[in-house]
Amino acid sequence: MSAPQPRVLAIFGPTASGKSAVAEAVVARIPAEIVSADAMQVYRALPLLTNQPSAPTRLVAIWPLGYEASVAEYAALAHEGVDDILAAGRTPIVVGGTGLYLRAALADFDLPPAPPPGVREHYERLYDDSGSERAHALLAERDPAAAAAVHPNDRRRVVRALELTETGETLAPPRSRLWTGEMRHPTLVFGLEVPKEVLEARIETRTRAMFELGVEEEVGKARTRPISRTARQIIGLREIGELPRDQAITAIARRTAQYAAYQRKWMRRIPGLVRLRADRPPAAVAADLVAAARGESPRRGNEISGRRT
RNA sequence: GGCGAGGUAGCUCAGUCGGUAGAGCACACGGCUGAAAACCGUGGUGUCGCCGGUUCGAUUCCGGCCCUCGCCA
Repeated sequence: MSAPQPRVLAIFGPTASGKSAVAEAVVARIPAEIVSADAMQVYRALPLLTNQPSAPTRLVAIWPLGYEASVAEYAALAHEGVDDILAAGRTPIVVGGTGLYLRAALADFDLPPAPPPGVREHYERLYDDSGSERAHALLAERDPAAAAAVHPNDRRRVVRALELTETGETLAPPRSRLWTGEMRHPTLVFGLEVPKEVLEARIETRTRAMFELGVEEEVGKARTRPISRTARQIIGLREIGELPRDQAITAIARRTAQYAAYQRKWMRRIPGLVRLRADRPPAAVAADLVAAARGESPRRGNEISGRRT
């Protein structure tokens, strides 16, 4: 009994787990192309801070810092990229640390539309002026299902749900696709696992290396131009701009480690994830990955576990 | 050595007019449908510096000691 041969491969894992290196090692073994699933590597001008890969990768550095990013826009580009690679007879490898972007690249979400101009601002004002409880009560009146799914304190989602009621959409569709295994193509998702202590040591090292390579200059230049609300979230932008060097390093390493913990949470939720131990050379991880993709069982040991999509 | 301030959660600190304590950050767990490196929810942190005294009861009051910081020698 053989599982269907996956047409698309995906690699997920926390920051510094070696996703890019493994992906590159896979490309060296099979005809493949890499597509990034990273909400911050989409920006130009900060290759060091966002740790952009050196190997050719789609959807990296595609937008200026002033551009406001969105999952839906990214998803359309990712789908196009994946289909393109498939059409050329190669294997798309979707690699990234942004869980939502990875899912968006692999599945069809049918995300509800952006709000008409001014509508979001209207409801943000309403939320701030009349208070979270009143805003939530209004939502409960217009869209009980959405209200049940959103906490009153979650300003962003209460506002989003309210603006969707304007056009008859809802934030709480009948069935969630976010956590299901439904993919656009037969896909195998790998999760790179590195022991927490090892990962944190790597993050610390990487952060220091970033400074030695000149992130401060990079950030200094970037901060003279407009930066969108979404780009502003990049870890390190504020820290480097506002703190003395040693404090910035500590703060960035801590925030990055927190982000890594958040990514682990995502990893637990991805259906059908195949776990690969990644505290070993990328080439070795890539070898196991390719073998698993071909449906071969790994040579003894439990480098690989999990089930297939 | 003298004077002053202070030692309470992993960190920074609040507090208890005497009834064994609490915020923020950190941490853990959960959620998430056009901001996701974002956003929201839940949770425990503990010889209250040490030894003794007063008291039914001391982290709180008293005495001694230890340690830290500042000023003066």
